[in-house]
Formats: sequence, C-alpha cells, structure tokens
Amino acid sequence: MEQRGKVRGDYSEEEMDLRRGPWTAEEDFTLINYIAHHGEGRWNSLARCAGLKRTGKSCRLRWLNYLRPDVRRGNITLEEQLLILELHSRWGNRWSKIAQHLPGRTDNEIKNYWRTRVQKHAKQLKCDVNSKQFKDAMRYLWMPRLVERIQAASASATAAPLPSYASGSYHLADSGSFGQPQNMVNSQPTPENSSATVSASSDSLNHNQEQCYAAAADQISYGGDQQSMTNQIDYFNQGLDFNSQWMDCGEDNLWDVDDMLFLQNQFNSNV
DNA sequence: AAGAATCACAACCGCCGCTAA
DNA sequence: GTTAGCGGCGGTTGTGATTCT
Repeated sequence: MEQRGKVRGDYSEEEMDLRRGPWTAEEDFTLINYIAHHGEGRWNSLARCAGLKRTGKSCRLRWLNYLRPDVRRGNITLEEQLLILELHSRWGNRWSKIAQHLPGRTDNEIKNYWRTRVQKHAKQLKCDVNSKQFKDAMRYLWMPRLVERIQAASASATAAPLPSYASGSYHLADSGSFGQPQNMVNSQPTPENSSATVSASSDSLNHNQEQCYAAAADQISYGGDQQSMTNQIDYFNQGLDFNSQWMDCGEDNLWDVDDMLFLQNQFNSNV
C-alpha cells in the first residue's frame, strides 16, 4: 500500500534524489519532448523513462497546468469571471468540474482566482465567502454588473455577435432569474471578445467614485433590517437611472466589489 | 530609496477512489 | 477480499513581483 500521511522529510534514498521546487527550462523541454513522442499518462513511469528526477505527480501537474499547448494564460476575462461565479454557486469548490467549462483554464488557475480575488472581497465585506450575505452580493450585484460590462464591451467593440452567454441568458429584466447561461459549454471567449479583462483598479476610492457612491446613495433607500441586499434585484431589473450614472463615471468606476462594500456599509448604517 | 505589506500563482501535500494483480 | 500503485482532486504553502508607506 502506498505510504500515506508521510511526514515532511521522511523520504527514502530514492525519493531524496528527486528534484523539487520550480521547474527549469531544461526539465520543461525534456517533458514536452517526451510527451510529444510517447504521449501523456502513466506519469510515474513517464518520469523515470524521460530521465526526470521528479515524481509522476509533479510531471503531471507541470504538464496539465503549464506546459500543455492548449492551456490559456493571462487575465481571466469578464465572461470567464461570470462563468466561474455562476458555476461555483452551483457546484462549490469543484474546481476541476468548473474548469471543464472554461476551455484552456486549469482547475488550479480557477482555484487561485477564487482564493485571491473572490475570497479577498468577502474578507473586505467582513463576511464569510460561503455566507448567504456574500452569495447574495455576488448573485445580485456582482454578476449582473459583470453582465452589463460584458454587454457594454460587446456593443462598443463591433456589431459582431455577442459572446454566447452574454448575449441572451443573463437578461437583467428577467425578474431576477439568473439561471444557467445558454450555450455555456460553448462559450469559450475569443481574442475578439475577451478584450475586456479584469480591471486592476485600486480598491481605494477616488473622487469620481465617491461622487458615484453619493449619487447611488441618494437613490438607494435601505428601509432597515427588513430589507436585504437582494432588493438590488429590482434596481437592476428596472434599469433605474442610477445605473447609467455609474456607467457615466468611466470604465474604472463600473460597479465592482468596492460598490458592494459601499452597499454593505449603507446597509449596516441603517440597521 | 528602502523596508513592509500584499498579491498572484506555481508547486506541493495528503486524501480518496479506482483498478489490476 | 485484500493489497499495492496510480491518478485526480482540493487545500495549502512558498516565493517572486508589485504596491504601499
């Protein structure tokens, strides 16, 4: 039986000979070359036969997450963000399953995205990423906002067809129903429609943002603890004016999690 | 300019399920 | 039925890069 629960440092002589840590260009080349000639799979024997002083697991991971020719790298697009949020709300931390619907993206990349971005925002909101509060914020604020940004990007780009799930599935007027995007599986973003990438905007507020927040605050009336953040569905679905006010503030000021933080503060201050 | 803090992501670890012997 | 080995998965860590103070 394979040894389980092995303590760090408790390695056999053969294992001690194994390399760990970052892969070198030479190792990458060796692995690529070997797989090109012999195919992938049977990772332990592959590692041995290729002459790599790595575990089979390490070779497999390096190939799947980095060296595979069809692996997509770079910013997670708005479309992909939306899809990740949608699929995670359905399946939870089933990263590999989610990755199957994002061609070229690895489970590791999606997992990292979730942990570094999404969980960070939950932390900012001072709530658990699995809490209903945060899920509501995602579902009724963040995701609709993403849809709008995708639609705006598509409209401004060309008269070309919208990305499949941005074009008809997440209608803001669908009375708050955010069901499964149609054609989701075939929704691989293309270079043409993936130009709207994750904005690296600062979390701090600038003057324009503050003005936007003030404008939004005028139009959002929190009646107290009986009103939850889910009330925002109505604002999105009715296409109220404050949406366009936000849009007028420029690309950097589109509704982001900063906005959720603002709403959260508004909510708390009225409780 | 420099040190601290934070971010992003590659890589590792341990567990689990499957399968062949 | 049991065991050994492997692949896959999700969680976690290490570290270089970037941003902040």
